[in-house]
Amino acid sequence: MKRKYDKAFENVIRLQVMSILMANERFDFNGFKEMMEVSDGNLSTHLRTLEKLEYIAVEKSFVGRKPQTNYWATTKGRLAFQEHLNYLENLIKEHKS
Amino acid sequence: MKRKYDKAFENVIRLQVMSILMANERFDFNGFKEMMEVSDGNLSTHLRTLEKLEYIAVEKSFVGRKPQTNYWATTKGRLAFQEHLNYLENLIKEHKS
DNA sequence: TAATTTTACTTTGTATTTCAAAGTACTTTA
DNA sequence: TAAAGTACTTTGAAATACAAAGTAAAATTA
Repeated sequence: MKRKYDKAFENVIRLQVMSILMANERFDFNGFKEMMEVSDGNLSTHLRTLEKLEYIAVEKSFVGRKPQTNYWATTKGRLAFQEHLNYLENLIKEHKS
Repeated sequence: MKRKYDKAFENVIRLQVMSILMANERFDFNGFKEMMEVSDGNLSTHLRTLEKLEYIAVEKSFVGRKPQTNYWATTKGRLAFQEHLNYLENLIKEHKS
């Protein structure tokens, strides 16, 4: 079980985004907005940060006549997140024993 | 079991400091330095941040003829940290079930 | 014993990050 | 067709991070 602290997940928004994308195959911008208390601009920049790291991928399309931006977690992202959770899990475990 | 995400613990150094102070009644500046890979200045500022939040307290004294700065976790700090760990624990649990 | 180095930190300044407000490019409603 | 809404992106000021430089005393070396 590999453990690795990842700075990318030091922010709650990015932590939550990744958490949601682990449980949901795909999620769109508005979906995130509803799940979290976050301004549009803030959400957008954090999504872009994760995208630049290739932890998530994006697809833009139109639903009806409205734009929709969909996100999903990449394998790289899933691995990194899991390793980060392993780090945290271990840290927590130390405080239980 | 109260859960609460705390920005104060978004940084690894502060996370580790707090973790060490949960397990050890007291710890000094050099002790932290040995435990972590961190520059003196960096460590100093993070300790001060935790101090300003009243999550840790400080006592300066001399051991022999050398100055020694000792730190310990306050009740407020212990509570905040525990609640933060609870938040993380819950997040991790969601990914196991 | 004077000069140099080390110790135990703190302060400073630059770089990076954060996030709300403003902006964009439409679509929908009145 | 004007005004309001939607689905984002960009911008800029403020906060944060951290290495380098600074400080003050102690220990070592010459």
